[in-house]
Amino acid sequence: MSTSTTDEEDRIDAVVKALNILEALWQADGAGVTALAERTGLAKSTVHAHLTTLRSKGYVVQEDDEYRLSLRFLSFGEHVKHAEPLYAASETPIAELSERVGERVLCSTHQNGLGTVVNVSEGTRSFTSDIDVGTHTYLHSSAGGKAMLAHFSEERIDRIIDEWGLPVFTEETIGDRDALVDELAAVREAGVAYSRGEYLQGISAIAAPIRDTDGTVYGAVTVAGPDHRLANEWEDRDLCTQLLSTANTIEVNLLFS
Amino acid sequence: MSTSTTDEEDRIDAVVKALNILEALWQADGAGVTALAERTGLAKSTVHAHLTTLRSKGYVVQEDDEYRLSLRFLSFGEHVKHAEPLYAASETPIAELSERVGERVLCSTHQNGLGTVVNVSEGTRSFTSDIDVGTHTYLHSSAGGKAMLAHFSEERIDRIIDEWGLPVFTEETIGDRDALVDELAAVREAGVAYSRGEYLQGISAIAAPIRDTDGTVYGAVTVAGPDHRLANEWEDRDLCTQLLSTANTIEVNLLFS
DNA sequence: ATCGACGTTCAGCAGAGCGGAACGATTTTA
DNA sequence: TAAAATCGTTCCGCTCTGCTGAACGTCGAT
Repeated sequence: MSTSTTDEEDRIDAVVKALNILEALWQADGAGVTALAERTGLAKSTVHAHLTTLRSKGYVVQEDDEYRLSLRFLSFGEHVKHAEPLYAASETPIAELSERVGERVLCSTHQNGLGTVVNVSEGTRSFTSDIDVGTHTYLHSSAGGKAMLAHFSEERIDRIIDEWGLPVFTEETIGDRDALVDELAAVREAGVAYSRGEYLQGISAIAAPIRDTDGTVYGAVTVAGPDHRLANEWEDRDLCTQLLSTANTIEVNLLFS
Repeated sequence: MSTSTTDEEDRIDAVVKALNILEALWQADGAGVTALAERTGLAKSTVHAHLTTLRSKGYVVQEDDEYRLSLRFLSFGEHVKHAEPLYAASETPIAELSERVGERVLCSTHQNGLGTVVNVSEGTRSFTSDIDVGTHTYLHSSAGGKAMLAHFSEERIDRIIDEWGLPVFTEETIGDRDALVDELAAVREAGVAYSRGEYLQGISAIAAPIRDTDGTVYGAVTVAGPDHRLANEWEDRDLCTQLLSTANTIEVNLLFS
């Protein structure tokens, strides 16, 4: 996932630099001053000053000759997770769905034109993947993202495309604006969105939007699994029905929170 | 929990200010510019500039006339959680223990002289509390913290007391250095640490340290519950045995990770 | 219609943050 | 064993950036 917006409205340089260092530290899973300086394009002394600051505030720890993100981020992470209504509302429903269909079920939402996975329930047949709670995704290249996008206004979709573009990940990824608009119309028609390897080769998914009565889009539920299993099953009306039922349950849960 | 160290080695002002704003935003669970300016003691325009920066980098979102932490922190949170070996190593053992004893079981570790809850497993009789994954705790005022402290060197204990002090939360909290040293000797003797309402009134806990063969302290397992249940049970050798067995299982798991 | 509270914008000055070079300490190569 | 490379850290001066206080525009409440 891209680590910085294309927006040049960044105002405070020092803060942007500190955040870039944190992001680099996150991607590298711990690193030394020199490595971070290369990765961020800053002078070693600058990186050092930032790391000292971050360490004294407890956001970074220094051990085994490298700096790492500290457990303080755990507080923030848990905080935003529980502050997100979808988290509690989806917990039980997606657990039931994943048990029933045996595949991995995800619940995601959107923020700043990107998707974020809020909750995951593993199925008995779950595959390994790097998609987990907290993972950011582009909205155009995943089933859940398309399920959400389909119910946005056209201007909003344009703004998102302007900001994030339509990066292509596999041969199946929709990289063209007009093709995407057509696809979204089909999604609205069908009520669910499909992805056959549009983000990860060999992985298919079906997703349903989670919406309010007034049309506000809160998120999406996604069932994901290997092509060969899901591609056969999604002809199956039953999977769609269960998926929509789960989405509806979450919608109802959201009303009482 | 205190939001800033007593250490005055902070180097980059702008970053410190940005972090203070994030912390204020976290504590307030979303707030406006004016409220944040009051809380942090900065000028409104300064807060605004920082929020603009943080928003453009995607760390903060603006909705319903207030700013909130964004879901980006979810990535960081999950990252540090999975990077912490204790998380995976404790998952199964504490689930089994909480099922057996019916109380809440926590696994915590230490960083910068503070404790952090890494994993929690609810028991059937779990009480509600504000202690959750990611919660920071002082080491002197909790069972888990004392279990860890007891196996630190005396100089290290002194350094921690110097940095964080011995704040008193209830009538039972140990606020005196010498009393703490005596207590820690008793903990070493017993192999487990007790807390009877030393942090939260009415809540007792028993904890065992998680250590390496060379004595390195990785963390602690804690069983927590209401006074009236645990106070009776901890005479019971059986609870201690199960606790120590769980701690040992985690220690073994750590060796194979 | 008036007032108050809020988020936002503006401009100028003080001082803070940045980079380049140098320093010790440690490890790797010859 | 000595030399050379690499790393983290420190220092210093210059430029430019971040900070503040005041002013502006907008919304809601009175």
